[in-house]
Amino acid sequence: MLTQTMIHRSSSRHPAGHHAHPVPAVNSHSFGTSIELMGAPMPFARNAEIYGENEPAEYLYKVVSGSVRTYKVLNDGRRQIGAFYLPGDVFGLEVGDEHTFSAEAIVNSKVLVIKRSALVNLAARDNETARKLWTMTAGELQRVQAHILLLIKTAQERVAGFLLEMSARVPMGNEIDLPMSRQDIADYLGLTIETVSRTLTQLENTAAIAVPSSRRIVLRNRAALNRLNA
Amino acid sequence: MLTQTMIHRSSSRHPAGHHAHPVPAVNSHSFGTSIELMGAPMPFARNAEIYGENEPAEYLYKVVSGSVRTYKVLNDGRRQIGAFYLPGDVFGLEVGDEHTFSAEAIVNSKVLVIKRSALVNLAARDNETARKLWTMTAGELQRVQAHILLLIKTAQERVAGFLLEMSARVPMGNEIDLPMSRQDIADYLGLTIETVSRTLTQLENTAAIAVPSSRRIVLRNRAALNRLNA
DNA sequence: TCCTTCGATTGACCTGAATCAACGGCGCCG
DNA sequence: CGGCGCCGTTGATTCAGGTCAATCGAAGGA
Repeated sequence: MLTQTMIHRSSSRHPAGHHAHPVPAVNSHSFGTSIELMGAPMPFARNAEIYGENEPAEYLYKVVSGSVRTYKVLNDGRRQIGAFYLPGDVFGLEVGDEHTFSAEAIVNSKVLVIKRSALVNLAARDNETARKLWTMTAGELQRVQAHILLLIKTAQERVAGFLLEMSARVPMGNEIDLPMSRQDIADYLGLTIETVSRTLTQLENTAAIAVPSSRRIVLRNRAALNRLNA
Repeated sequence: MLTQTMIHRSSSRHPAGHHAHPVPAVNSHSFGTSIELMGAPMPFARNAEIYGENEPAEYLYKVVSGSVRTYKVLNDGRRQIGAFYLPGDVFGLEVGDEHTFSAEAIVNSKVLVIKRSALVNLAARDNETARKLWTMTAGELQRVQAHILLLIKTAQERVAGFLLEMSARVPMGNEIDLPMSRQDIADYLGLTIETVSRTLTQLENTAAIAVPSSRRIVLRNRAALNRLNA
């Protein structure tokens, strides 16, 4: 059926080799306040794998700059993108001990790498941290539930919903600078690149958006987009 | 696009009026061991609403007998079922203070009603409980992620996946007794009743399943179904 | 500067699932 | 026992989005 991306594994695994203990032990009294202080920022090149599905979930991650996609590849090659993560977002947090998705940098990115065991141990003592972990997982849950609602809609509705979601996450008014390709968007929305492209031109023709360059999108008529967002 | 269920609100709200404090205070030293001991079992009639979207999430729930569906209705009437809950399953657990879905009994059911505040307070002291809450939310997350993977597939794959999922959750060998209607299945899978029905007869014709009566399904060839499950 | 490459767009056509519609089976109630 | 309503199935037709294919345009390399 859907072609979507048929294996596009140009990325080398572990380009920075962070599985060889990348976290240079932070001063331990920064614990308990903000988890951001617990990790080391680490660069990942465009399309570099950050972790793979089914690998042990030793670390969790926070985007400092750039952006990240998580995805699964079905055994016939179809790819489903689970989420996009933008600066400030945390990803890779698991309760079980394996990652359920793979993660790659979409563009050259800096990512904070945080040792999970440290956090989980801390949570056992500090219920502030415990609650934070729970809240983060619950936040993920809500995003995935919203994603499901997108996937039952028409192409127009999905694309409109996607644009509104992205715009809400980047507090830059009506202008969105998309880090991801059409293929990424298609695999996120369960559509093909062609349909995404066509839908964008449709929206452009109805003056709902403008597309000055392929990665830059201007929301001209939010009301119209919201109407589509049902 | 999809018709799906266009508002079918035959259920009366709060048939048992449990919002008027249904939990008859359990002996407090049962806390800390199993949360099951914290609530009162309460009957809900077929199609009765257990809670509504956006209502305050005062309680969480555990199915004792029967089964439950959670769902959202889009403003054009399309319904998306988020999950089915069978005996033993916990539902309605929120971190925020409102329910994000509505919940109804699919058939006459008994449901344990547990006060959320009690549990959350307990979690603040007992990190065993805290971890349990986190784990339950993470379990939900995994189920929803699996649900997403279903929604990007073909009709055959969705139905096969659904049958395998149900069969895994009811440890009754190859025979499944579905509590829900074709409409429920359709709204869960993002298909129409007609397509669900047709797909089932297709699977029957290829000897993958048997359908002795409309709510009872026998898995004749799991290998074939798994192949479809991609 | 030209050539190559890769992502994006556009067009023509096809197909899987939705839509519209009729009918069948079964349980419930009078 | 008969009629009615609900649920499910089946058939005919339509259409949104997928597939296949050609072209375009911007970015990098020689």
